[in-house]
Amino acid sequence: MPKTYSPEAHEGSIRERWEASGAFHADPARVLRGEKPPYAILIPPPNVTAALHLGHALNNTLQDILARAHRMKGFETLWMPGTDHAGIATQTVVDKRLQTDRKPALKEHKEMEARGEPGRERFIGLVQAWKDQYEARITDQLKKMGCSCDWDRQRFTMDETCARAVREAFFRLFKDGLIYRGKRLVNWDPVSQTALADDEVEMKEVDGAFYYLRYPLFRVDASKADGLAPNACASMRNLPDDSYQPVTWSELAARGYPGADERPDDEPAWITVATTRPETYLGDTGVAIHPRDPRAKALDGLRAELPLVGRLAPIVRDDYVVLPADLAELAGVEIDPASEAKSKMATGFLKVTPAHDPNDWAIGERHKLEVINVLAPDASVSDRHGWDRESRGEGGEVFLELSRDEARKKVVDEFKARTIGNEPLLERVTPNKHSVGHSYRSHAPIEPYLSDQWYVKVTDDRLRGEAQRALAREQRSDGSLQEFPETYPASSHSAHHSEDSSGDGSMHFHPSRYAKTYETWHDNLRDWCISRQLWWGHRIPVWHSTFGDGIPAGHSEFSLRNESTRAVGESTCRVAIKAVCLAYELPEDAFALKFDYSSLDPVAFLCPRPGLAESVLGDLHKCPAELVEFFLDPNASEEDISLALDGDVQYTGPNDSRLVEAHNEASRKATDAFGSRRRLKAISNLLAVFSELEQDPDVLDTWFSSALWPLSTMGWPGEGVPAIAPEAIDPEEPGAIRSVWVKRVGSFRSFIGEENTRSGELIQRLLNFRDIDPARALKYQLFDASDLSTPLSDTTAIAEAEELVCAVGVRRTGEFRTQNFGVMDIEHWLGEHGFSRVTGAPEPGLLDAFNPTSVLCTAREIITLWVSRMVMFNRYFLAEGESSGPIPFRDVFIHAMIQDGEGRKMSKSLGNGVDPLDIIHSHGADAMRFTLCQMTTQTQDVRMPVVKDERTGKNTSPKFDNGRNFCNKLWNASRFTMSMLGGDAPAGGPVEPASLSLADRWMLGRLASAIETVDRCLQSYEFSQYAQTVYDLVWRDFCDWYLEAIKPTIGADDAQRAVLRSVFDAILRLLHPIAPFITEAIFERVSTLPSREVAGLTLGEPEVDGLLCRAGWPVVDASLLDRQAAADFELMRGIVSAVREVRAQHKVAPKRAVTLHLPKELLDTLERTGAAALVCTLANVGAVTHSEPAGPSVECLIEGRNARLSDLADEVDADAERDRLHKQIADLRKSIDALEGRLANPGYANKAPAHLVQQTRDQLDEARAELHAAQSALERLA
RNA sequence: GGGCGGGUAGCUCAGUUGGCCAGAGCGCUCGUUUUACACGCGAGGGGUCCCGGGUUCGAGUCCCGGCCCGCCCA
Repeated sequence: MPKTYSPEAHEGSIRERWEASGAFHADPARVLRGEKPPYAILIPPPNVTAALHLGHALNNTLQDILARAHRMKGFETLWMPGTDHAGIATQTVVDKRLQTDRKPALKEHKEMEARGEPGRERFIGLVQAWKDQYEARITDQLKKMGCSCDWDRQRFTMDETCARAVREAFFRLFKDGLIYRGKRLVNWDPVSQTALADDEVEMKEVDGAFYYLRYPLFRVDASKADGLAPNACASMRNLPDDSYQPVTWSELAARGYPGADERPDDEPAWITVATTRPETYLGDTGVAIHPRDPRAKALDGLRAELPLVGRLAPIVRDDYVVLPADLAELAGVEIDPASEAKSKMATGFLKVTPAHDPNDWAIGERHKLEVINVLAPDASVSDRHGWDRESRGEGGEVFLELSRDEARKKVVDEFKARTIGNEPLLERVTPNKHSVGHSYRSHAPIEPYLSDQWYVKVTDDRLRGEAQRALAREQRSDGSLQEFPETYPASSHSAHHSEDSSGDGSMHFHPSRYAKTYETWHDNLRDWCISRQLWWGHRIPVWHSTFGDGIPAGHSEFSLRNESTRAVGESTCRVAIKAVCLAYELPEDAFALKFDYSSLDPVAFLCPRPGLAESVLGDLHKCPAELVEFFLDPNASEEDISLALDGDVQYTGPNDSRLVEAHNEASRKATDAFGSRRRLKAISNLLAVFSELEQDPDVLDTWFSSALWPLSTMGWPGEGVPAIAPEAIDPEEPGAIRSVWVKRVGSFRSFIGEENTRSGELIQRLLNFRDIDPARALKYQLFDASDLSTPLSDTTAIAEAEELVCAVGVRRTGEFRTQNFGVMDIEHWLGEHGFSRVTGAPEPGLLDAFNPTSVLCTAREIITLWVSRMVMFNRYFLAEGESSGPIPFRDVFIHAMIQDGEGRKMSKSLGNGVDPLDIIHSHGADAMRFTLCQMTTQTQDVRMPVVKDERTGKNTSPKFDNGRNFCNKLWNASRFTMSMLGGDAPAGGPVEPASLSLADRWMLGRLASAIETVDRCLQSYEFSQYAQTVYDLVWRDFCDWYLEAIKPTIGADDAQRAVLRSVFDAILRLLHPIAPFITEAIFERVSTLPSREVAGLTLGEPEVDGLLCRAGWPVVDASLLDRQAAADFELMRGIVSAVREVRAQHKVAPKRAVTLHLPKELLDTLERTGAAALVCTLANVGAVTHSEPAGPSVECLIEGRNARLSDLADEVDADAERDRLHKQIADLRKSIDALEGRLANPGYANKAPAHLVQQTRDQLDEARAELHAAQSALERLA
């Protein structure tokens, strides 16, 4: 064995042994049969946006420590790995990369899509390629770190299994009324052009200003302004000229407006609004005033003119308006402290822009104000998104196409340039700092933007309530306990899940302070906007159509603008859906329906039940539009429908020979295409109603699929999938087939043709796999085409086939490995290209065995984004009847965030990031893991000084030297141990500790104590304490003292060799979770050494291939904690330290053996316990005696007694000795003073515990004795 | 504005219900190539535990009030 441990020499081969052995593969059956308790961790799936950073390394190291420790402790351990598609982040990264490379980017693909080319599909393909690359890289990184994930079960949030969970979840929430569509103000990112959830918005302080704008006042004569509703916002050019008049100050004064009489009588009056966003005035539809504002009454019925755009906005009264400080006092209105600052800036008049401000939106709702959106999706001023010619007037034209900033400037300029009376419309501008929401992704200011979005009603008690109740009672606040009392406490909830930790009050945060973050977040929760205007993600599984377009020509009398016909339209939809369900033998609720009447054309939304109805929609999509000319009578009963479906297809439409002809033609074509007249009828009925059935173009928020992670990775939902068991397909190799996928294609040639290049590539790659030299032991292959049981043998025949069902089986057969093309890739490709997975749900037992999981390890920023949503979804979807569902994890461990030495976040832009792979290369994976674990204390941040390695130019940190040094120490300890333990197998039964030497008994005691501490630390997630404990055990106890102590005796003492062997073995086991590679490598050698048991120390045999990672966790009997041995050893150590100190101060040559003179009784004790020999070994003492020194000697204080050292040198250095004694005397006097002072305090003697007082007295006695000895030594020296 | 975390040796951090004369690693000083290890061994120096009050026989630790730094939320 080389003198220095070199990680790269071992890590690769150890990893291969692990992978080949399947040691990390969990078997749910063992849990369900009750053979082993479960332990499960779900990886927080890293984004495929980029490679892993040091924070990931920390996160996954901690998970791996827990997983490995529990695996060794006999738990059936599942660590589920996977990655997250990270919608907006990945799409943005890929888009930017394409732009940098000057390739067609998102914008160009959007243009393609607009031209009718497959831009969306191609762009997704590019993102897909990125994902493939980074998923492989991330997986590789995790493996290099040593992560003991169950790699066979690796998931991706967009793979078919997860996608099915997403569709199922969406369907259920949709059906249960917990998903709705709303026209709302969303957080709009004008750069990414998508809506964002509340928590994706970052608030930033910006330098802005309050702009004071003057709006002229007008009086409108309602009798002349035909039909103008009181709160409508009239455009002046649509009103008769004589219907409105400017209001003068004198008129206002007459109405009792305070201060109006100080203004010039005949001049037009105005009011002033204050705003930070003047450009939004274009969309104002009202002006609000506080009901108790003294000016309010005088303004009754008046209107404010919006200059340039020429609209007359109603003045409404609303409590929300903050009164200026002076008026508030006058009106006796209390201003709450939160509004105080505002009150100083306020004028009392609030411009109301419902389309561009959330508060204004609320005011608009209360007063039924119009909503006028003035911006395009890119946040430029536009008259094509609500702000039409009428709303903008002639004057508004000048603002068109300006950005928000430009528009602001322009508005200010225009107001400045215009006057009312002699005053400019712009009253003043006051600089003001205020916080503005910015996109966490593009960093552009968020625009509150009116649009149609999908929401999850998380404020519903079935979601938020369950999340609140999940929290452990002792971690909840009184308020929350009152508002959301536990309904099914954990203890009484054990029907379905064997653990009692599945009900209310069973989820614990570690450290517990984070429970508060979790709880308060729910207090302020708003409904969750889940639609994103992106392409990369789970497309929303909703198809929609306006009714109007769906009603065929003959029935145009159904005017959908008429309320009464809506019911007809709706019932037509329902009947048609029923017909489809009957035709396809689907359950009645295979589709969930919703209607939206908020727009001019009512819209029907159709959400198919996944797995069943989805395929029907696929069929419907393939049905050529010209086939559809028919519809079912909306009044038809269910009986009529079945009758019609059972009989021949009969034409029931208007009596028109052209239509009859078309029907017959369509009927024939459809029968050819689908082979069923029944089906055609249903299809045509459905399509007649939803003539332009379109899938929602948006995708779901990434967190929607993340929220399902505990369910989707475990195969939920398990039922309802057409099952073709892998066994049924290939009985020769049961279990080898991972999945089977089918797709109906026109012909193979067209399938692999140019139009489907990517699919074609896929098939080609699969074929290539099949044809690779069998000696390389293929891992995956295409195995079938038209017949599921026959291997694909003749590609030509397949290629020439006109039409076929293409079936692909993905199987595992052996050792073939590739970084870039894993089984996940194949499966993902298949899913993306229209293949359906036809295997059963993966391992139905998984969910039962491992959900609730044991712990979720993550960073605190994730508590709100992810943890809460997982809890809500797990509990909602696994609910049974009245009983709420289980929590997804019992513990949530929130670990620290790594910062650089200056306390800054590690980031690419700062260039202070550290790449885990660099550390693994330079220091080894174990060193990195050890250091990270060591740093993980209970605080929220840890700092890691970053330095640039001059040689490699890469960032690193001196912190990692700790870990490297530690590994090297262990390595050398093993070299020594190995060199001592060769030879024959020792004879005899278990070694009895009582019969052992002092050093052995002490070492076993230290081991026992360390095991106890480590167990406790792992239980309570005290990772740094775990690292510290094993560090001290290995370095301080085992290397510094034990190994040094046994050197003279180990060669001849069989029992001692047994102890060394067992202790070292136990140390490797204790250390394995934190440093898996080096311990596995050493274990491989150590386990071949002859061994003999030590009574009281249990070391279970490895379960798999002799691997340490599946060996038993060390268990010790309490009897090994030998207090007497500890005390005896401690005495010995004290003597050794004292001698070493004297030696160092007298500069005794290291090789020179000194003589130690001790009082007789002390010497007797040392000889009785065996400590005397140890003192000689460890302090290089040649002899210990009770005789007086013959030659020159020096004082050496031990336990307050005189001891002397002689033979230090040929001559004692009197000066050195005098210095030493002076210093010693000074130290002793200081401590005597302190101890005497403490005892002199009457309160101390009376009130402190007796044993402490006694301890203090003993210390004082000892110190006095030592002082006396030192003084006499000094005298003798003189 | 609210919540949370932190302020202990030159640096990075421990310090678990208040009870060793406050610890570790790195760095520093001195000694040391002794047969597992110089990525080592031995010895040493280094602290107003942010500041000010309070409770207590006793406070780095508990309470109150400040001052800095950081994070999250509004």
